[in-house]
Amino acid sequence: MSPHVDPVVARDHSPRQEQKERTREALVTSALELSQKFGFAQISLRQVANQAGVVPTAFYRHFESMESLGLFLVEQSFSTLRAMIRDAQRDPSVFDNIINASADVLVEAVKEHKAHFAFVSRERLGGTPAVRQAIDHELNLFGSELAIMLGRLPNISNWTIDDVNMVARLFVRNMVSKAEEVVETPDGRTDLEDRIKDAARREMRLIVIGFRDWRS
Amino acid sequence: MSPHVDPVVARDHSPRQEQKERTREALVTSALELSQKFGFAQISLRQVANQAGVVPTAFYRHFESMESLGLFLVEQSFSTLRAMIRDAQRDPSVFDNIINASADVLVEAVKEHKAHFAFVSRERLGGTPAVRQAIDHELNLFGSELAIMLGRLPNISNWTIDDVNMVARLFVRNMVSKAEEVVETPDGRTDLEDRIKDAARREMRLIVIGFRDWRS
DNA sequence: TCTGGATCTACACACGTGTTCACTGAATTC
DNA sequence: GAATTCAGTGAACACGTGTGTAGATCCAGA
Repeated sequence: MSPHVDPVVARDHSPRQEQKERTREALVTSALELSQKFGFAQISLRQVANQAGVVPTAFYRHFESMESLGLFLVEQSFSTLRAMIRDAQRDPSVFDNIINASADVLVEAVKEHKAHFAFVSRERLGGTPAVRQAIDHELNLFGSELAIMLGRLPNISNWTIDDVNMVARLFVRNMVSKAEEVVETPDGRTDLEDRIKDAARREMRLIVIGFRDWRS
Repeated sequence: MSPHVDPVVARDHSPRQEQKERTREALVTSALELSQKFGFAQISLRQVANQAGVVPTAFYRHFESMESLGLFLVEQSFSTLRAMIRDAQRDPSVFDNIINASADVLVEAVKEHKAHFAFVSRERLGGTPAVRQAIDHELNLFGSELAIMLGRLPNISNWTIDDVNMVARLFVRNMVSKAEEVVETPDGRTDLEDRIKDAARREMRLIVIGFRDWRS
């Protein structure tokens, strides 16, 4: 049963693969850092390679082009977001007070993966067409997942699908907007972060309260 | 009283000034068109000059650099927005139903100045630092003006300043978001525009209704 | 009608870019 | 231990870039 195992997968702890993985990560990290300063669309393959301590041509051993690096960054960014929502679904306290919890979760997640969120919020509209489209796709996916999650809540389980979807979209937009704000706050200003959390909570309450009234 | 008049201002209909103004406008238009395709931060001085039918070095007769062109575009974009809000304030029907009116006004304004709004929404986060800062400043200004306008409405004249400012900020963010959506809809799809208008109205009602409940 | 100054042109330079190619040397396989 | 694989190297290329300088063209005011 062993000779048919893919060697790349089977031996991904060999020194060779480890080294490769390390420089690949260096490229990704460098790209994120440079993106934060100048925006991904303005940085060059050579800049990324230099910052990663590698010659430009070595870049091609890991990514076909800058565009494919950009798409990888999109995927990586949203995979952390998906993990976040998956964890939140497991936590029973989230169901008790989804608004307070999601504000906390969001702000903490953004702080922890600041570079990724900065990348997404910046390239969502400012990036190259391929990257923008990828982000748009992921955001729609996230909205759908959120809608399913919301639909399971007892107090809105009798809403129409359209209503749930609209609330989900409003929440996603709110989260995008708040994530942008958190990204732009300097590190260590927990006071500002708390204020953003408060605003997020109030606005989400606004949305659900308004919706309740709207439907009546 | 005549010899001391600034000749540039006094003779701005001379053939010389007319020609200059024409090529300047060509540069601005070209920059907007190219921005819409690739984003302002990715386009070059030479591309703009070529599209305007002018040699690259002639660019410097009109703008010091691409950055100053960018700042000019920001200013120009927001001047149309300011004109919009000024007109709206004069119209008495706006006070009767500010929500319906502002949704219409916004969508129409975006449609009419699509290139400018596309520029702003794209460069707000994706652009160079100088351009981003300029846009941020203008948006804050717009929020303040809107807060003043809202504060004059009879039914919220007894709100606290903080509350009015928060609603104004929510409205601005909503408008930015809706403007982004309108910019991304293809021309002629009035059905989609109407849907955006509806969503904008509903969300603004959401905000004010939620706020009323929130304060009680 | 002439002259000064402006708008614009033509050419040139140094530089950073993406991508190619043959290569090296260490890890991996046989 | 020999052969092979392959991440990373370094030189080279064609190209687009911002900007400097010198000169052409043409309108303005005397």
